[in-house]
Amino acid sequence: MATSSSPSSLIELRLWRQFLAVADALHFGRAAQQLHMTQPPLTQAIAHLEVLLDVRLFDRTKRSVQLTAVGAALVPEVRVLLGQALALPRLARAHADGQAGRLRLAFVSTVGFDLLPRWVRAFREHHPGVLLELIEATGDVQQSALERGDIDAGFMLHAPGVVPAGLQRLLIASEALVVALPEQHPLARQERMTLAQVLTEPLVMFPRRIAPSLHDAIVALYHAAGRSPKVVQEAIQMQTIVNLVSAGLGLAWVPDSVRQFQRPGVVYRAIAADKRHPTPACETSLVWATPHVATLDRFLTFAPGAVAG
Amino acid sequence: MATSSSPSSLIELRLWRQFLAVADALHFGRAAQQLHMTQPPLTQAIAHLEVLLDVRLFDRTKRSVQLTAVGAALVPEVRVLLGQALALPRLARAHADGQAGRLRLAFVSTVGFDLLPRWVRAFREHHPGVLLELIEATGDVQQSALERGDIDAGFMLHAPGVVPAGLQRLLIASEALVVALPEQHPLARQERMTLAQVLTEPLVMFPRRIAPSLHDAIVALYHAAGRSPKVVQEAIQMQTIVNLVSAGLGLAWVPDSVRQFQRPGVVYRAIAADKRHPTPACETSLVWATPHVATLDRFLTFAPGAVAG
DNA sequence: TGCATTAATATGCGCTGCATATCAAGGAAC
DNA sequence: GTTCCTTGATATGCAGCGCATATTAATGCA
Repeated sequence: MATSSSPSSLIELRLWRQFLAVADALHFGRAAQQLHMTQPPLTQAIAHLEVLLDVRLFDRTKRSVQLTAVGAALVPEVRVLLGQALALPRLARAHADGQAGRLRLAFVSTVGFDLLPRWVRAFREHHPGVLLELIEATGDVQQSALERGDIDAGFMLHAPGVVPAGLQRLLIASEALVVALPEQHPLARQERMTLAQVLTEPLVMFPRRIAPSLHDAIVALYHAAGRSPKVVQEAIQMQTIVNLVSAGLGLAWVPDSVRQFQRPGVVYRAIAADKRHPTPACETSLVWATPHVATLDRFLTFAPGAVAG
Repeated sequence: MATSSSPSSLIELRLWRQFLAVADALHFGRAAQQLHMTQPPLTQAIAHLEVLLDVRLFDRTKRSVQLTAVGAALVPEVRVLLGQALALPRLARAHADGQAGRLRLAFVSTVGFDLLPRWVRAFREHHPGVLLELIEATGDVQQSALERGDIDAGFMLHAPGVVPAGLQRLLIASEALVVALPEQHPLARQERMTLAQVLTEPLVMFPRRIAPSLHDAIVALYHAAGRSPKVVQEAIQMQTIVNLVSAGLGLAWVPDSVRQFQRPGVVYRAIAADKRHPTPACETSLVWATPHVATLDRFLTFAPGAVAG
């Protein structure tokens, strides 16, 4: 009679919940009360469950109810099942709210030293349910990763006001570009210098793909003066670039914040702005594709004094 | 609008199963087909689920279906939930059939050496889902444990044909009682001896509570001959009794199978039956209260050549 | 021997989950 | 650009089922 349960065989949670209520109360009337229903349909429901399982779950005399051995064995299993079922809607909400889930963030080495660690620490503390993956990557890699959906957002350097097409961003920092000079360099003796003095010097620079818009902006500086940058060495990381300057290979344009990087043999000099040439500058932004994951929204609320872009 | 879900908040498995089907097929029509239903109610069911959760689970254009980030995050959790729900009926059946559950067996030391280990090994091999608890206990302890429901069955010694009141049993072995003698004892020189020769000798014996009916049967032997047993020492375990015999304290009545226990300084002698006195004997039975757990039925099918009692 | 308690049975109703029928929008082929 | 097919959404009606109300039967207690 119970051999036809092969197609369904999946017993609804309602029945299991009713089973647990009776198992807890060992009294159909009180169990029904706790379930906000009346006793007769509960009696029928348990009987139905017993038919589905082809197992007696309760020994009932007309006066009392006792769990059978099988029923007692099922109680803890059913409790687990119901617990998980109750957790699912909460889990869904947590994901929707960005309180749970994954956030894959890429970053260029420049932000990795100060800004990112503090931000990440605060975020982790408030959102322990979010799995935060941090990947160091250059600007070009970040951009294609964003397009493929391999990362959720990336910290990158770019020229002022330049937003990669189709992407949203939050402006994190806007700073001047300064010149890093070997200590021994003649220009290093001056506190202030003009753009024209710098443009003829040999240059240590990052490859264009690392931060295309910033690279283009710097090259444009030279072209506007009828010159071309004399790149004697390329390097990807800012730290490496500064080291190469220290070795005397040439000077380099670096974001103002790189000054924190005191390295023996290197001095930093700001370039005086004049009427034709404003001070060269760069921006750091957190960039993401649209639509974006909910965890990113939570992360954005932790932005330390960021300028909305 | 979805704030009123606090009382229910329990989402039925049917909805989760439909969710999984759509998540797997990414196609409402085919998912419905797999669920043996039509597409329109499935569309409504998913929409209903999204309202209950207050979360979008699928991005549906008019032509295609994609999981949202939240939906994708839920898929593995839902799979676990449904897996457990499907396992529950099987688990119930396994318990009902005695393929899963617990079996608490007590045993007297006599059966612990040969019969029980082989039986248990075979049972464990065929029923890995059953948790087998073995407890060594004397007959009196077993009987009260059976009455309290602390054990499911017990191996015990008793006089032939004596079934403890209200208990069922399976006769495992029926054997003669033989006399264990110190090697130096005058009687040890005879191969055969009569009951009368034995009854006056000092006796090493187990306390009555260990196996009341067997104790009583032995005492009755003496009383029938107008004598009383001269118990010089009591001991609980057969092994100890034999050791005490070896030490020369007296002789002892032991089951025939104890002969396996070859110990230096001890010889075993059968008692010749005569018309008035049949050969004294004892039985080993597996005894249980009724009703009993299903795992015991499985265990009984492994009885090696047992005589049904 | 009542009386209270409690599980089981009988019966009817309303909700909901499903099927059938249909629509609308987006791609693909020509 | 037009046509046709695919596919998800909407409309509507029905049937089964889960629940409530009413009642019964059996058990323990005073």
